[in-house]
Amino acid sequence: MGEKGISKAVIKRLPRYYRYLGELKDSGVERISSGELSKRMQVTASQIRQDLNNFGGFGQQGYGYNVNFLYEEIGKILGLDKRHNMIIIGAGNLGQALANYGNFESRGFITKAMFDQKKELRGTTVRGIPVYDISQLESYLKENDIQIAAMAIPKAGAVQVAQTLVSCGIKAIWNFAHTDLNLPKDVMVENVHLSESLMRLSYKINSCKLK
Amino acid sequence: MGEKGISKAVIKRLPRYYRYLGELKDSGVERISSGELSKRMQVTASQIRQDLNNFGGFGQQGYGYNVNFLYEEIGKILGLDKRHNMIIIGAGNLGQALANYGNFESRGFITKAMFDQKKELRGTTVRGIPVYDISQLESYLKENDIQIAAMAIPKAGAVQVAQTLVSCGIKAIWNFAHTDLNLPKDVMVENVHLSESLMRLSYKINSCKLK
DNA sequence: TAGATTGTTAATCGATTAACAATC
DNA sequence: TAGATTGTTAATCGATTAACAATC
Repeated sequence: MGEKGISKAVIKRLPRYYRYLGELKDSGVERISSGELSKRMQVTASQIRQDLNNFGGFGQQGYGYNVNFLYEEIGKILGLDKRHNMIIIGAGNLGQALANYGNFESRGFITKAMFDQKKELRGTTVRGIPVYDISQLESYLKENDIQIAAMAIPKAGAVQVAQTLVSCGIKAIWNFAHTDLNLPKDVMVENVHLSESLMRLSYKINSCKLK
Repeated sequence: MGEKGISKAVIKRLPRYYRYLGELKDSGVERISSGELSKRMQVTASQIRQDLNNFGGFGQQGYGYNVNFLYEEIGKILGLDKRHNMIIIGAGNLGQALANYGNFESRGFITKAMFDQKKELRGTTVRGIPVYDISQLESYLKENDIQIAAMAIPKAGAVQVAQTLVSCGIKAIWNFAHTDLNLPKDVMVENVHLSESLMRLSYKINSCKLK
């Protein structure tokens, strides 16, 4: 498996391919051509073939792609064949929303614990997941094998928490705090900046009216 | 204000500029050069100047950019000088998280109502925002001036709710459901697909290990 | 005036699309 | 074999970076 130098644009599209293939699979479709998939996904067939060929020849001339096989392969590329243990920092609404989202688990992302600074949340559970005090974060990480930390906390404490996570060996952070985390480059960060997303929608509304 | 044909890449970066300028403003910085900003934001100075010049000459040779002025101007480009009334479909954890997020209000996004299909939520409020039954959606939209609908519901009902929204004249949808909404192109959609974001993080973890 | 820094053009780089030979 | 559709190269398009004249 020697994929290297795959462009960000391609990676960004992979989960969407995965979603469409999953739906095709569920509706019993066995094979699909890049042309047919391109119609459904509203991208060019050329792009689909180019994207997939970054990782190997998954198709067959004259036939197309086997839906099940391609679904599994993209899953492997995305690392969904592996189990990932996750913790969530922040047990507010957003943290709870993430904890309650069962779909993650079916893709191998298992939420093992949550952390919050509010003393009154200590000892509670969300969908069976225990909520600990934030002061226990370091000792918890030392005793448990966690790969991913989701940060669903306000920006004020985010940079410091991120540093703690990194010092405890966490290599992947899913960041919902409205700030950039400048971390060592061996630490993977995926940002979800909701306010920026809302602003982009606002821009679209605004620029559309001008036409 | 004749901005047209602005590339998506530029628009995607605008909210980040806005965030950095807001922080500079709050910390009392009055002027900044593209070079200095480039260091802080980890992008090239060239890109900053190119991006800003899509909208007009906001800077001054030999001086740089006035932080306050630039902040205001980008705010106008993003439509943050206007008020946007918003509703949230789905009063689960995610819907509540959005409703509780006060920052949106300070940027002009006012959540006026929430809707859910669970009868027991009817009549409750979230941060003072009333939760109505989903059956009241159409009549509510006829009687109130709403610009944005956030959809924080599972994918099952999403396409149908989106159609209702559009038929009631909604032109901007902030979509958290894990599905694509194929709507008329005068309807603006901003997607937040959390599971795809998590998969990208997983990809990064996975591909990093291979090196 | 001298120094700094923009606005803008030109050069480079990367990503998308088109085309078609290979092949199932 | 004929038809279909991939894998892959070449052409196009767009976005980023570099360079520098304009100018504050």
